[in-house]
Amino acid sequence: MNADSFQQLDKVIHEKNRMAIMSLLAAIQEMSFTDIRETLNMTDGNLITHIRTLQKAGYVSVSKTFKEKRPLTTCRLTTEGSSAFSGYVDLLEGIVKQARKIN
Amino acid sequence: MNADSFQQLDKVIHEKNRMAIMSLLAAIQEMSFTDIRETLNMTDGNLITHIRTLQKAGYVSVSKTFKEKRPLTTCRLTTEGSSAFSGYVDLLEGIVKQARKIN
DNA sequence: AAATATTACTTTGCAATACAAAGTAAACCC
DNA sequence: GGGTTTACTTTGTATTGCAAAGTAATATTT
Repeated sequence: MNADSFQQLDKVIHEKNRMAIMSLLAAIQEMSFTDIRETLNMTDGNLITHIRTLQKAGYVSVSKTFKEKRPLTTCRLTTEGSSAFSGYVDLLEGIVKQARKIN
Repeated sequence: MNADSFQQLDKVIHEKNRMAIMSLLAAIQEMSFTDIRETLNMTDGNLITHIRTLQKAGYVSVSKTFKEKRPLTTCRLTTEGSSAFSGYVDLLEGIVKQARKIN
């Protein structure tokens, strides 16, 4: 077992809600603030803080526009976010495989 | 993508250090406090708090004995901890597979 | 044998974070 | 034009991850 692979897990991605956000955005390119909130059943305040964390890490870009005269905040993965996520998933896969070897 | 599977991830296990501890104990039945500390390069204070969290959750049992006149704290997974861990790994596997489907 | 160091933890204090409740601002409805 | 809804943002708080300092027993050095 490689103990170091756990420490290598990206702290920004390794949080349930942010993992979910990253997975969503990896799957569908871009998504609005409200759609993410509905899809993941998150509160507004919680979501915005996670989005900002991902933004600060450079993993998600946020654009603010208007749709039918209402504000529309759209999120998408950056190139960096995309590769960080796939690196994270690689590590997870290794951890799962390791765990499967046992019993 | 199933958004709910992220929320289902066991909060107690879903922390890097505790994931590592659980993986270790799943692999080798039992391990001493100091061996876990060395293997995972953790500080004493950090390790004890994580062990206690796992203990409170009922996932790890701790026994205190003496070896060569020195205290020896030994940790092992409980049955509950073992099944919680495998449930957690199942979820992770699903998440990884999902992420792999994309690109 | 007194002083110092080491081992094996435990306790304490702090900084960071997750979260929801309350707040804001614009648009829509009656 | 007062109240409601939508789409966020700000603020307050409780929790948690972490290391530094503390404790207590044994071992070593002088």
